[in-house]
Amino acid sequence: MLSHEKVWAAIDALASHNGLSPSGLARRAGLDPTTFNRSKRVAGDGRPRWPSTESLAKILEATGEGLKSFAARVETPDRVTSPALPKVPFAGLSDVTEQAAFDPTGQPQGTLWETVTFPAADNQSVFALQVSGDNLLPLYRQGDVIIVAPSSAVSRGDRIIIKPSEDHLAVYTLLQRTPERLNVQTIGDKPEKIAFEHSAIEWTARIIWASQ
DNA sequence: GCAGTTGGCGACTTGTTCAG
DNA sequence: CTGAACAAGTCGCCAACTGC
Repeated sequence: MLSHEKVWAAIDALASHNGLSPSGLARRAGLDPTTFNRSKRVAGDGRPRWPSTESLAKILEATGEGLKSFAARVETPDRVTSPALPKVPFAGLSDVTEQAAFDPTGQPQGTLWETVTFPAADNQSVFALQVSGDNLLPLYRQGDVIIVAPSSAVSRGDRIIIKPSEDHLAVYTLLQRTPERLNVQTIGDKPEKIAFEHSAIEWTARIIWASQ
């Protein structure tokens, strides 16, 4: 799993790699210089505070860092004794849409999968998909990488992938879950509401992370 | 003087709850 | 189901401090 300490350590490592302090990195990304201050990484009552995905996206864009290399930093690869990073299956979204790339439970199978390191693989089964084309705009752009967890519970508002029994998989936003069906909305310029009977769904998976 | 950091505070967004 | 009220969380602004 991603941990609070690992994510903040990766931000520190990214700043250091670019010859910046955390505050300098925030400034370069157009954020407030105090955004990544150590004093703001833990709330007053001791609860860990996390950077938003928007902030992470901005510093990745500002530094030209990709998701794969940032994910590698999460495990502080500079450490000599660092253990081997967990790897997750990686493929193009269009490839897995058109080919038989999953088993009936939504786990990757077949030969088209490569691997990338991603720390969230510590305790759960996940895979990575690279977006191609612009049919998922404005949410996801070409080249974005999404991390998907087939075993993760889904709830209202989640971005999810649905593999219908009789159709190709696709990305949706979950609107409502009832005992009979999943009500979802397509992603794109003209969102449409669709209902899937549970019996017509082979598997679902939740998008837990995206590099944008 | 400048850059970096800390801590307080408020604005803003998002999620949750609940009444109608 | 909808909308209002509330809670939670993140970020930006600010003043003060430290080190070079």
